[in-house]
Amino acid sequence: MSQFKPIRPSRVSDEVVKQLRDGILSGRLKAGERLPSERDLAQDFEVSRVAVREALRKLENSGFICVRHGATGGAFVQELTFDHLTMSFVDLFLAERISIEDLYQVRLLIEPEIARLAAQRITPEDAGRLLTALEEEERQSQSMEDDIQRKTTVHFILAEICRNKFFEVLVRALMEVTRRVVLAGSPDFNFIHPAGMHRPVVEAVLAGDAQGAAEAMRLHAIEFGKTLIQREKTFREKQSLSSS
Amino acid sequence: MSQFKPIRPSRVSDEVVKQLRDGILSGRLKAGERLPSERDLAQDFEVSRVAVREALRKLENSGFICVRHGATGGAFVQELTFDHLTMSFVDLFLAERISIEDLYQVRLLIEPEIARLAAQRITPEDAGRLLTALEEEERQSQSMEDDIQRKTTVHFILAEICRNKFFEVLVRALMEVTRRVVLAGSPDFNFIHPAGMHRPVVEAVLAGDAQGAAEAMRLHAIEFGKTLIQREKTFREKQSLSSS
DNA sequence: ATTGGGTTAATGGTTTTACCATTTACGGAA
DNA sequence: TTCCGTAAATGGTAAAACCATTAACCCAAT
Repeated sequence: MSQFKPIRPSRVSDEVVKQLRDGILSGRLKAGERLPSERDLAQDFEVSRVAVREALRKLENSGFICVRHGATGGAFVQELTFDHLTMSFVDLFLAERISIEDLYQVRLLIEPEIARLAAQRITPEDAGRLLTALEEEERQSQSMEDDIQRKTTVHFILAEICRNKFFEVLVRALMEVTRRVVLAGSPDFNFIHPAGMHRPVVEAVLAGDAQGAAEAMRLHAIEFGKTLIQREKTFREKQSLSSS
Repeated sequence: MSQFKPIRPSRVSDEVVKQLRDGILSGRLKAGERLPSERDLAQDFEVSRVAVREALRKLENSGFICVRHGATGGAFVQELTFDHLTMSFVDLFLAERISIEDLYQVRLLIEPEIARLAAQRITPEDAGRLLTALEEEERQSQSMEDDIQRKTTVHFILAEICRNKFFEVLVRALMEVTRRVVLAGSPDFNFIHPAGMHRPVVEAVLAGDAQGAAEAMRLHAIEFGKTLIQREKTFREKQSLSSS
């Protein structure tokens, strides 16, 4: 083993990224704050505007900032959301590094647990939101996009009731992949995921019946999961077709 | 509701990103292939080199390409790894959007399940790797970095044995956050995670005892988890200190 | 034959300058 | 008051020039 470490020449823009990122993560730059203009940043860092812009693109891509055009524009620090993690996950799915079967297995593990926790931790306020969402999803929908949106809401709310952000982000990722697969292949979403499918789960949660909620969710996950696995093949075919 | 949708002026670089990304995800651009040089890409897309470079920074940031300098350099398509998802996750933790407690709860759910599955699916070849890793981690380590590295390996291998990429990526994320917290606060990792801690788990897995493996892992996760939760406070303090 | 140095060519990295496009604010005219 | 034009700030794009890194090649000295 050599005593020396290889030297990797670094890019100026990466140093800019590093400093800005540190500032944001440390809280020195708070969400909502505006960074100096590109020209000013270039002066402060003593680099060219191009270097600053490349750095901003990276930070934008990671969800740390959003950039607006115009007189009151600039780069604004964002509260980090779960969206970018979700998108990374979708990328892995699209790149076929993760299959629906993988996803199904994980879902079968965590969703019943979420239902169980939700039943234990639900507050009256949560109960109201949950019921509203359930009623919403049982109404007639105008479009499939809309239908899917409503039927995923119950899952989101249950995850939120757990007060565990990790569960939330997992459910988001699961739902986003599911949404895409369904959207690509099903003429009638209400057929493969009929209205009312969540009712047993929600009722058990509202009743505070942890065991019952978990079991109801398990059954739901199994039922819907089987359908989804079948859809993956269709999805992959469409995927490769549309891109050739 | 208006019949029109708002128009968001788009950036040239984003269109470049889109086209290249589609090419990669569809498989038209395969891993290992080299994209045309920046100057050629600029000509092909009929945009400036700056726009191309901003696009490359984004793709680089998402893990789709890596860019090398020099005569045989250029942008090379990468096989999408779990690393970027892991980093997104670490960002969420550093931004305090996810706590160690959240993480602990999820870990307590999935790691026993991983042990269970591993016990059911293990092959002779897996058994060899697992044993080697166990022996490795029980040897004396030179540095803490090294020690942590070895003790996480068993977790990785168990996840791989499950043949479920989703579990793999979850374990990676969990371990990376754990690694950082431990690295920031513990003078002697072997004290809080003694060698041999994994032995009961590994032995149960090797014996094909699914139930026993799950239970052993549960105990391990509880024991180590408690320690880790205590360390979070120290970590957060150090974090805000080092950045002021 | 090996070593080391020099040259060349390809490519990414960086800077500078100029100009375009978008957005907001302001002020004057109808 | 409303409308419209103008100005100013800021991000977006482009072009040209040059620097830095890497690999490949040739060649002379050892």
